[in-house]
Amino acid sequence: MADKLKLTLDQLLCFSVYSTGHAFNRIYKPLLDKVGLTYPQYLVMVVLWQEDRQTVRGIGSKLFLESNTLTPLIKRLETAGLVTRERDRDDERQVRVALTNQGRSLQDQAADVPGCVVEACGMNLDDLVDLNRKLARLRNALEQSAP
Amino acid sequence: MADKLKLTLDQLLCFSVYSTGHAFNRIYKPLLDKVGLTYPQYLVMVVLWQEDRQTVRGIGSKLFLESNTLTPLIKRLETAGLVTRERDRDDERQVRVALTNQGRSLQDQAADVPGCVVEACGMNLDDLVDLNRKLARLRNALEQSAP
DNA sequence: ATAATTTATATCGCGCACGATTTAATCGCG
DNA sequence: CGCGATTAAATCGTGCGCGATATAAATTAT
Repeated sequence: MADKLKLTLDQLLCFSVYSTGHAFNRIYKPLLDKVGLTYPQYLVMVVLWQEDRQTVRGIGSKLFLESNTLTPLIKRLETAGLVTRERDRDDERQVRVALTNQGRSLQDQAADVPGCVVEACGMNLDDLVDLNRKLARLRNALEQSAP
Repeated sequence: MADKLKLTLDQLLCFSVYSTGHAFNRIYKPLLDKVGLTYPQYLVMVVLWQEDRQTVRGIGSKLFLESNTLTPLIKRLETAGLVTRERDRDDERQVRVALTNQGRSLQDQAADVPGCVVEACGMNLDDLVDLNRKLARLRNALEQSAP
């Protein structure tokens, strides 16, 4: 009977995750504005900097996103001259995304971004790494649980 | 020189937060579909269940959102018959959002949602509470850091 | 009291997320 | 080999987030 009265925002882990995500976005915004990227676009670039010439599906599997989100986003990166998109010769269903020279050189221009963000977190590195690992575990459990 | 090679997605705390947020959304979706709410709409309802007749600004300060996001969202809740919106008599700038009977009764229909989500997390309650507290602290630090 | 400033909401445009559907290429099975 | 099933992208519609701007009410300063 008193159960329903106990539901507050602060108790919801999902809300902490949700609101922290927005807070990160607000930190990233001015940093990424300088290189002309949105946060999701930055993530795609990070994935490509890590390994060039990936398929849309491959990029999506790392970001937990699908082509309905990625196709328009990557087209914007293409328009910005950061990547190229071309059908895979061996499997014409797939589109391979490759960095341009401009896309590669952007990595240097954005090199200080992660450090700025870490600083804004105001935590020591060990706690940060620990939190990161716990969240990744939680995400995997939730993805597992979703059908 | 080897620094740039070390930037991987897994190391980015922001990405763990970002992807965990999406994962939560995927868990919530089928649960909230049953009561006809989106996740942000659910959060507004939680805030109103906690305290009825709040202003848009008041709701926003709890959710870290502003009127540009909330006004259309709350209008949808109004269209759904869950809340009413009316100008405050004492300060006509403010809009006060109040639950309808239908909006109040929705709390019972959604009463099992938090429990289902906690279960999907696959963590014991202590760890969950601890993670929640750490994230809230991080969010507050980030909000502090953003000008 | 009137003007300048601040505050609360609303509006608009853009870029995600994502469910649903479409199209085209590949695979698998008889 | 051929044909149904699967797979990869793309497209479309809806609802956030949010920067920028607008409008109107209240507050402050002069």
